[in-house]
Amino acid sequence: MDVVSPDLNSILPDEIMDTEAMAMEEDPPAETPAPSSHSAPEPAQVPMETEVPEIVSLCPATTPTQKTEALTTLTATDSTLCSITTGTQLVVTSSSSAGPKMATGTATLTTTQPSSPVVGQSVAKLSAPFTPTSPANHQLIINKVAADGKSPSTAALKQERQKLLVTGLSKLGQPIVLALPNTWSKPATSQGTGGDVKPQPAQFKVVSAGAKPVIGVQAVSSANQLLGSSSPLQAQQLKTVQITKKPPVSTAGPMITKLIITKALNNKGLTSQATVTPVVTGRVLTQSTPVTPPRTITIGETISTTPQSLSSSSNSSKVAISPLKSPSKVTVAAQPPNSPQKPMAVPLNVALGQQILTVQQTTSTSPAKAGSSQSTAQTVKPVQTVAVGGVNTPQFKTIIPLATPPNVQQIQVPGSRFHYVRLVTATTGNTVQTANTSTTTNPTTIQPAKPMVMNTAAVRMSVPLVSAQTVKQVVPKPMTSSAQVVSSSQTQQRLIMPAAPLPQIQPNLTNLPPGTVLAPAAGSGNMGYAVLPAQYVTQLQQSTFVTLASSSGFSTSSSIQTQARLPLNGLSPVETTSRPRKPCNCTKSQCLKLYCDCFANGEFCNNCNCVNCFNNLDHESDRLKAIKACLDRNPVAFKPKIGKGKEGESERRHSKGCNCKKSGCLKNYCECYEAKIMCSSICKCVGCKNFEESPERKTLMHLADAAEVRVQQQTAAKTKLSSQISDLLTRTTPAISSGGGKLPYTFVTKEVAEATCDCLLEQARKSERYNQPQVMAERLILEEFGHCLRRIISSAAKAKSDCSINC
DNA sequence: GAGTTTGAAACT
DNA sequence: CAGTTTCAAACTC
Repeated sequence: MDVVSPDLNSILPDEIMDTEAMAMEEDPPAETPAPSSHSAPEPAQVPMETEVPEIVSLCPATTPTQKTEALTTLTATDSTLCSITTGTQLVVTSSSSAGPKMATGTATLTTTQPSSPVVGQSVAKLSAPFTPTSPANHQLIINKVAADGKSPSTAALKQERQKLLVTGLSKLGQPIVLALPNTWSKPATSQGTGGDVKPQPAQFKVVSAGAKPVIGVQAVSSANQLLGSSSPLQAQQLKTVQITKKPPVSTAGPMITKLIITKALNNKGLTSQATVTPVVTGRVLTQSTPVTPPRTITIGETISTTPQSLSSSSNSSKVAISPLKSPSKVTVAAQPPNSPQKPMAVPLNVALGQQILTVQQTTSTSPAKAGSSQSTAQTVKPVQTVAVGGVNTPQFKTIIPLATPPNVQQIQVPGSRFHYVRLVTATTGNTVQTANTSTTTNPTTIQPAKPMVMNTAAVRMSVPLVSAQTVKQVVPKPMTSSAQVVSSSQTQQRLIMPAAPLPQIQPNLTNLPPGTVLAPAAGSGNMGYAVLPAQYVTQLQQSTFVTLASSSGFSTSSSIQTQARLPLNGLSPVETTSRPRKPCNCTKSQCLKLYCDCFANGEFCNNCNCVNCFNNLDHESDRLKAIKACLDRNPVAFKPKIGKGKEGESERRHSKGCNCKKSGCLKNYCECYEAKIMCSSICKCVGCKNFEESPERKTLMHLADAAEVRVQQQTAAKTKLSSQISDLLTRTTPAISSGGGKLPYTFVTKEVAEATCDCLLEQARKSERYNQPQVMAERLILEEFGHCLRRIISSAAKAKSDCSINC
């Protein structure tokens, strides 16, 4: 995961580099320098001022063809941008509140492979110099508009009519430099073609050298926010990703930097773009001082921004820091995607000022989650796409070319003309982000398959753009709203609630126990709804379907049907359902505290050994109160502690970190060890031995592996034996069933006996016919009987012999 | 299986 | 936020 081209790294502050290194640790493949597939020119071209220039790195390899004066550098590399379809304009506007002036610059992207509407790589160059002006608002807007659209402010389009318009300056007044990669591959197909875009994974990194720390990043979908991109085409709707840079409260100066990336799609069906709806906003975790450790940027809704996201791990106070623990390390929380696809979390590092903001992008979006109801098998494409848009504004399409191949992927749904944007933010702590979906439309039906993003322990934001055909609305309720459908992409939480506000106790809906479903509670009094653990719902679904009544008119059936088997704590649904949960033994907590694993996992106690258990439907009211109490103490109490990262368990992270003192984090007392993950910088453990290079840990791992191998071997042997026995029984069943005994006797069937008797009778008749004496007749009959027996025995022996060979 | 140890959760 | 208490699981014998 390369956020910034290696060259740029050299000019970055140490803090940034450190952070990046950290980030790379989490992403093994990223440890190598930025993918060099795209020849990346050198950093030398990036002007190094007294301060680190603001850099928006869209592609790893970039050569800012323009300008050295720029303090703000926009670097676009790689395939992500390539996803920009033909005839798109990119408008970048940077303004600073410090100055009233608005600088405008125009860059034209030229493509080497122009005409091919379908594919081909095109090289885009930034040919137009920026016109430095005084900063205004520090706002960067990258606007992509339809190819055929005419942008008043943009220069002539090239063959493919891709334009890059850059306006504005950095807060320091330096011009913005937008560097596009030499090889800017286009999407396989233009929008109109509807083909798949095959962008290479790209990373997006924004480095801001501004003196003011960045506080927030916002992704906003707003047509109004398009600056200078208004083209006649604009029947198109736009999706805008807005990154806002705000100064910390403590800092003087209202410096605000926004990065808005918008892309207008050619949607003929589009009637109006007037809709200005901030659909998704992103948060940026920032630090007040450049010296401080880098923070993680969380992209989410602005309204959902909480202090939590701003908090960083305080490692400095730790007595003992494990090797993995570095104060500057940015921990990327991982999420357990349960999609069939391999979860890929791609951290995007955005460095603003001297801070590095890490945005983790995951491709975990399952096709279904990607949102489109289109039946076509959605394939997650390795193209970084940042799409933010209202559900009701399917036409909006935003692509942020983020990307470094290994990390960033763009989600492309075949057959869908819309890009799906997934923004995942890695945070050092438990940053919890919720992305609220603000839609201007009235909710009618819930479309579970197109969840708005919901993040979990690993902050993740994914906002699939819903195609017009399939758009059903997502309830535009604020977090506090009583009625909303929240589906966490992987974390297991899906709530279905009535539109009518719940009286009295109303827990934080987004943080209820995993899989919790609100259903009409039989005995919950006026509460009206019972909080049902997903597992319980699953059980009920086996027999009696839980009635998830909703007066709101939501169509909940589909959601309900899918919610029951949501992953839990990083475990796949299969794991959660098949894994027999250990019965609890609570005695004093009434199983209504987080001490109780059942309760903590959002499950009802079942076959437990607990005493005075209230964790059941009979005490739903108490249970609901307890849930609320837990949520009051910790809003994310029921969220999975272990998030899954990109690949493998090693990528998983404990959202909170352990606090072990004596166990060395090598016993199950340690939550990290128990989860089979290594401790990270967010842990506060002392004498930690649960790190990568720990010999103790390796020893344990080897032992565990050996034990596991033995178990597997035993299991395999047992399986084989069982199979053989079963096969043998199958083979011998006919004989056994017919004869019911040892092989020779199994041949004495009724038919054989009758035949034998016939032979004996025939011999008797023959003797009678020849008037033989009775003695002789008896003798002959006995001899015939002997012959029959010999034949039977011979046949049996032969059959046994054959069986032995076959078996 | 009883007793001890441990660290998260809860509490102050 | 830090220190203490409570709690249940993990561990030991």
